[in-house]
This record gives sequence, structure tokens and C-alpha cells, in this order.
Amino acid sequence: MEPLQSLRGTVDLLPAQTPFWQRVEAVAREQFRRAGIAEIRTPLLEVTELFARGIGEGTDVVGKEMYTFLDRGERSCTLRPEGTASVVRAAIQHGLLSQGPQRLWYGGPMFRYERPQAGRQRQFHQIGLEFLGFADPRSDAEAIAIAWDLLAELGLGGLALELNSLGSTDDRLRYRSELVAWLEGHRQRLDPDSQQRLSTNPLRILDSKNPETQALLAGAPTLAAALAPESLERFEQVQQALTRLEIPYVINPRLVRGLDYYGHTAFEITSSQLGAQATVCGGGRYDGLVGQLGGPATAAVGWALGMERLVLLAQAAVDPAALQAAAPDLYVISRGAEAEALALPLARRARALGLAVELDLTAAAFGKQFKRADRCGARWAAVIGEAEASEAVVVLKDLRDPQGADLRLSPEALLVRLLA
RNA sequence: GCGGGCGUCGCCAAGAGGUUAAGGCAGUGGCUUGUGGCGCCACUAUUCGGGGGUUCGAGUCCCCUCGCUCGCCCCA
Repeated sequence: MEPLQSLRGTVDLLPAQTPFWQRVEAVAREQFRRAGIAEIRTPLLEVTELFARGIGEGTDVVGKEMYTFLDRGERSCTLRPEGTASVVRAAIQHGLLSQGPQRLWYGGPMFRYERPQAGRQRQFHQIGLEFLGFADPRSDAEAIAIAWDLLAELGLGGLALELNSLGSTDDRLRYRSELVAWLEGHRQRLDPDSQQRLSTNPLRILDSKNPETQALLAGAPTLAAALAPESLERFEQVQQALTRLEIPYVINPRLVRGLDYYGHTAFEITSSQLGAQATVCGGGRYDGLVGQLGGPATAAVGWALGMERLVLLAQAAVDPAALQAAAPDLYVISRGAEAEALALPLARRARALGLAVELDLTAAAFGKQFKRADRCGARWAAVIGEAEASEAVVVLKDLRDPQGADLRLSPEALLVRLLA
């Protein structure tokens, strides 16, 4: 029979990797706790319409990357490709917004049918933050600061914050027609992808990687010039707040988000160490989304971090020795029926007292069991053989001190000693 | 969806048309059924991702296919 394999673009995280994930998750949780941000957990599966309406029909994510299928009740369902739409849906559905502004975070798997690549999987994981009901420019800065500090706490270097303003909906519509009109006049100089996007998502042409397209864009009308004075003023305030927070940033006038719901502030945090998929964190303001999904008009800002990319960086930055699964305190060696019968409850009692205990279940020769005790890095070995079993005692051996004398103790005395 | 690279044991890895496919790590058993970290011995790929072809002969050459990987696209 052919061995079964995990689906393309999905990966198993083996015991050697999970400590890095746990570290990243622990740091994130702590940052959120300090900032008074509550966790929300939403289903992985949603009605397809949520994403079609929330993210935008014209986006690549919705157009060609979703895992969509009909369930047994003929409903069109989709494995979530991102988290924001679900969080907003849940907030509306449960009336969270009528209880005042919400600071929420979420984490978990997302699904996008794409060609796997460094830092990109079909099932990937994000940690995200959503501030619902916050319009002040300081909320943009605070959201960014939380992401920035989280990354700093992980000890990651080589990060850069890029910032832009997409302006209001009106600004964008106005700019969009200006840009399209201008580009139509130079259509033949555009790369094929960009020609395509001229009709589907023209703003995305701005961050095309094609050098000739970029050269052409140097003469094109800019988004910044199309912003209304109020939009510019708002962008200025966000920048001032970041400056006060001493968070370095660079303005990238070509930075555009791929999801339709973003407006005004858009940002990315990128790493120079990640290859082509350099964005570790991306986000921005989405004041229109809640209303678009049927909720009350609500200002909002948020971001998402890519866990795979973060872990890639964390693995390079964190000392693996510090993350090794803790070695057991006690390794229990036993041989012979009576001894084995004593060893089993001894291990459990020690665990109940908070000790990390590994019980050797092999019934192998003492030499083998000792070898394993040593290998696993345990501090102590408890040895029960036939002689000990008949006297109901246990030999306690300090594995770090080969010369030290072994102690013969009752199980109770042994536990007391280990806890001392 | 489109390009490039790669595919030999659980992991790393020799092998460049010619008898039985090195080695290291890990694993298992033994030397040693009562004491470990060292050492020694043994075992662990009828087979080189899969299929077809060329050849007297293929892991080594060709074709197809699958998988992995990097990039484009897209995004976190």
C-alpha cells in the first residue's frame, strides 16, 4: 500500500519544532495581556458570502485561493482565508459593539490555495489583532506598537516598518480613475499582469515587482497627491504618534493592501531575512468593513502576523538550547513483577506533587534502563529491583554525581527528599 | 496557473554505466537480566520517489509521472 502523505501545502509540526511555536505564542499572549486585549475564537468554517462581501469579490484571495465547497445541506462553505471578516461577523452577531469599543486578538490556521513557497503554506497560521470602535489616529499607532514590541520581545532583528495612507473611499475612487486614465495611455508599456489588473484591481499595479512597470509608474499620478486634506492630516497624526513612540518607519507610497476593506493607514513589517515572502505582519485601518457586513458604522484598525514566517525568524534568533523540552526530574527504573507494580504508582504520586517523571516501561536489563535514564537528562533515578520490592524501599541515585552514595528510602521519604 | 533546482535507509550522506548499493547519527539486541554516560560486536535499503525506454549491463543516460523546494503571481 502507498504510504499516505499530508496534503500539499500542509505540514506536520514535529516535537523538534513545537517549542518555537509555543515560544512565539507565549510572547504574543503576554503582549496582549499587558495591553488589555481579549482573545476571541471563531470557527474555521464560515459561509462563503462572508469572505466574498468582506474581503472583496475582485481580490485574488476570494477569486482563486479559497477552499470552498458545498456541505451536505448545499450551503457554500469556505475555510477561512483570513481572520478579520470572522471577528467582525462575530462582533456584530453577538452585539459586542453595543458594549463599547473592543480590543480583540485571535490566532489559528487559515487556508489559501496557493503554490507553497518559503514562508507560505496552504494551511498557514496567523495571530491577529482587531481594534473595533477606535477612530483616533493614536489607535493606529498603538496597534502598530503592539506588533512592533511583540517582534522585539522575540529578539528579531532586521525588521522594517513601512507605512502608507490609502485615504478615504472617496480619495481612492478619485485616484483610481486618475490612475487608470493615465495608465491606459501607456498600456503597451505595462507588463501583462498589470494590464490585467488595470480592469480588476488597478491600485495593485503600484506594487508590481516588474522593473519596467515601476519605471513607468515614476511618472504616474501618485496616491498621496490624491488624498483629501483631512486624510493627509490624519496620516500626519499617525506618523507623529509613531515618532513619539520612537518606532522607526519609512513611508512607502506604493504600499497597497490586497484586501478591499483597507483604507487610510496601511502598513507592513518586513524582514530582510525571509526571501520572497518578506512580510511578517500586515494590516491597516478598515473603517468600512463592519458596516459592509451589516453592522453599525464602526471605525476599526488591525493587523495579522504570519506565524510560519515568525517562527522562521525566531528559529534563527532564539537559542534552541533554551527551548528544549525540560528533562524529567526523576526517571523510574524497575525490573521484576513486584518492582514494576511499585514503580507505576510511585511515578504517579511524584507527578501529583509536581515533579516531571518518566517511567521506564520496557522491563529491559538494568543497564539498558540506566542508559536511557542518562540519555533523557533526568536528574534523579529511582531504582526498584526485586530486593527493594521485597522491602518496599526505593534506591535513589543522583545521576549527576556518579560517585555519590545511593540512598535506600521508603517511597514517602524519597518524595520528600526530591521536593526538598 | 507559469518558470528554475532537487529526489539513494527515520536523519545526514558516498556513489559520475560494470560483480553482493560506502560511511556517520539515531534505533534495536548483545558483551553486562542489579547499575548509566565510554568502548566493542551484531542487526537495520533484494534497492536507489514511481513507471517506461536505451544498453550485454542503470541509482548512474533518455522520456513520462509524482513529490519536495525556490521564484513569479499573491499575501501574513
